[in-house]
Parts: sequence; C-alpha cells; structure tokens
Amino acid sequence: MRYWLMKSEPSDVSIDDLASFPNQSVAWYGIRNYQARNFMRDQMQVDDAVLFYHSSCDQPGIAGLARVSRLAYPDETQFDTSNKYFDPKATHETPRWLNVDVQLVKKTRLMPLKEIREYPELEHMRILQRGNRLSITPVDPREYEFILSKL
DNA sequence: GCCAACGTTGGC
DNA sequence: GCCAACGTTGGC
Repeated sequence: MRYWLMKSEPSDVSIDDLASFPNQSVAWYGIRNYQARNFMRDQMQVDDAVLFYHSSCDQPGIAGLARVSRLAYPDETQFDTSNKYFDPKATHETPRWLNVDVQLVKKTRLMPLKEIREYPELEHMRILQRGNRLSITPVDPREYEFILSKL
C-alpha cells in the first residue's frame, strides 16, 4: 500500500466533479510525463491512497482523499486525434501512455499550499521542492498520516 | 502575464 | 551522445 499526491486542474476535473461522476471515479488521463507514467505502471496498486490536489488555480492545495480503483491501462486520449492529449506516435498495439482510475473517498476542507509549507513535518514533500513539476508524486506514510490528522 | 525549472526534441 | 532550442508546468 502506497501513498500518492495527484495534481488536477479544477477547471478540468475538480473534487466536486469527481464526486458527481459515475462511481465517483475518473480515468486519470493526460499524463504525458514518463516518470509519472512509470509510477502508475510500476507502483500503483488498487487501494493505494491518493491526496487529490488542485493545481493551477486560485486556491492550490489538497482538496480531498481518493483511492486507486483500477490498475494502469492505456489512456484512450492518446488515440483520439481530436483530443489535446493525442499522441501521433502511440498505437493500440504499442500504447505509450497509461492511466489508472481514481475514486473519491471523501472531500475534505481545502488545505492550501501555503498551509502545507508551514508544517515542518511536511517540508520534504516533493511538491514543495524547488522546480518540482511532477503531477504524480509519492507521499511518505508519515506525511500522509500527518496531513490526515490536520484535515 | 511573468518566469524559473525542467523535460523533450532533433540536428550534429 | 551532446546540447541548444523550445515547450510546459504551476505558483505568484
């Protein structure tokens, strides 16, 4: 069992969007970074815990708890020429990009990025490091438990 | 809108 | 395999 932080732009999929979807679940499409893809492919298991993070928005921060509900499988958007995530080098025979499914566990209060920065217990989190851009990052179990205790 | 950081691309 | 150019991310 591992712990993850996954960034989503709320203008694309917010925590409330997730809550409104069938099964309160979504395919985590659009990951086009190999390191993030490899986390999904090689490490994510069903029931891994996810911190659902809102990025590129007015109030960046942790917005809820989720879980991995399906193992990695090919991301359909890579095959769709009309999709912004279309990848001409991907084929059904040799897909490049994968996604897991993520299911809502519970919406929480928003823990703003600013607050996350204030806790010495969380100072090593990947999202706080200079220049971090990865949209999927592993979270230490102690960090996860600490965050839970503050939500 | 700015800009630092960093990943990817492609010519050599 | 190097590396400059370019594109993207994401907080501010």
